Amino acid sequence: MKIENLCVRRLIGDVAGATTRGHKIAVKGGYIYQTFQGGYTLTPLGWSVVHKIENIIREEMNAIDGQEILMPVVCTADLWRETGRYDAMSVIAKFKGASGADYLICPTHEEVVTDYARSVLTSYRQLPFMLYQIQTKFRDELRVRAGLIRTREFIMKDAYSFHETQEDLEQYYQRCFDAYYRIFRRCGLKDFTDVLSSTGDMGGKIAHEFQLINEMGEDTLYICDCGFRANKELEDTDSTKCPKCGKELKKVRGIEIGNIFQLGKKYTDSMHMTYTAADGTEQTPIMGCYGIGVGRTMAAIIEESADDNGPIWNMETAPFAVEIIGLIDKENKALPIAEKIYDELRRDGVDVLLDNRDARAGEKFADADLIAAPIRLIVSNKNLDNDVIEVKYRVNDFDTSALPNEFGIKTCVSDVKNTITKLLHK
RNA sequence: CGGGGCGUAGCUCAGUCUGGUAGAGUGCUUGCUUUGGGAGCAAGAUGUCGUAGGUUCGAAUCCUGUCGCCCCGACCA
Repeated sequence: MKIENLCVRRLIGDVAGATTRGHKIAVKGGYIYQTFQGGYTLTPLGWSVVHKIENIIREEMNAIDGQEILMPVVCTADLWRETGRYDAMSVIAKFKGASGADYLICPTHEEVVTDYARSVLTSYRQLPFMLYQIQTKFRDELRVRAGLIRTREFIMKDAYSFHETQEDLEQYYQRCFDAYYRIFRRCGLKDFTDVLSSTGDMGGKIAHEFQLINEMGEDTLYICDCGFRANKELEDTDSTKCPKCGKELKKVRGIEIGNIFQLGKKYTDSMHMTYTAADGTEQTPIMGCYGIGVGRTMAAIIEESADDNGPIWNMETAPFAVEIIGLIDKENKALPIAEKIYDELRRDGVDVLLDNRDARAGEKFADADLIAAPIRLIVSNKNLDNDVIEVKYRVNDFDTSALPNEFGIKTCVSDVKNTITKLLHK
């Protein structure tokens, strides 16, 4: 992609209406565009990051035997009346179809997935299994906040597992728990943790949230040295003492990026999902569900990892792996070489952005900081005289001190590819 | 849904109190100079002042309705 053709508007100066650092940067860098209150368009840049986060999630969900599906965004009310949530859940957006049918935009998919799973399940031999999707949800929240931190429409990875026994659910719950740590680490998040949480509208007994510890967060967390960690929602007492060890609890703010629930039989019971067990009796499976806010995860990354000039991605999440900046010179030496390296990298399938604009260096550097490709190649007259391409790194959570700060002109393409590999395997 | 605030050029805003027919900065276009952290000079384009109605000789400005957006609260991933 050439930067002039990248359909993204970056802003200079203040962003009206944005209050948190992450929100300002996301708008200033042109990652998100507000279409309406609580609804954002993900720009080519923002969508690229989201897509990369989604792929990390896919890999880790598949690694714990998840099976990806796609369910409808909209649903008729009948399924939701089976569980009683059509009338019980406050955030559901409802509408009437042309025929007068009651529809809703799904705020979550327990009913829909259970309907599918019950159509498949007949025998205990099929258990356990986990189904997941990455899809848009809509919750008609009373209030939105801070860009992608709290929206009405949002992309969520939602996963649902079905089990014969509570022990099997607990074992799988732990696998998913561990997968979440891998996902968030790969996304470049650093200061995150799990906390006990309330089960809210989902039901069930045990639930954990994954929270990025951050001042901008909406949630208050209680944390104790003994390992006890809980959302204030759950442990909402006047006491500031740890219920486990009695010591004083620490209070921090968090951004909720994921949550997992041991649902039990709330949905499988009310929706009459059954199978024949080994002993020939009819049984109801036990269910778990596992969510990640995908857009919110992007927002959380920016909130945590950014400097005054823009976001700092890692190689797994950056919208471009490489940005090539060609600097203007009188003899027009640098630009053609920048373009040539660009063509070669592109031919090799590298995610690369070229900035050969007729613009000053400062403007190009400032834009590069906002786009934040981990590898920045600077092609200039000055460097070409030494037969080198200058390299700058902008990487979250990676010590680049051992990496070269220049590549040879002849070896540039393979040097770039080697460096990408290094940045991916830290 | 309660409380507060705001809608004027692509963006950030002034002008509204005290009515007289549209501004600044920045961005954009063209030319020349410049070119390693958002350059300089010159010329140029850009608005039904959110919207509907009312008052008035005359409304961005006053009045009423309505829509949208921001912040705080309650609700929630």
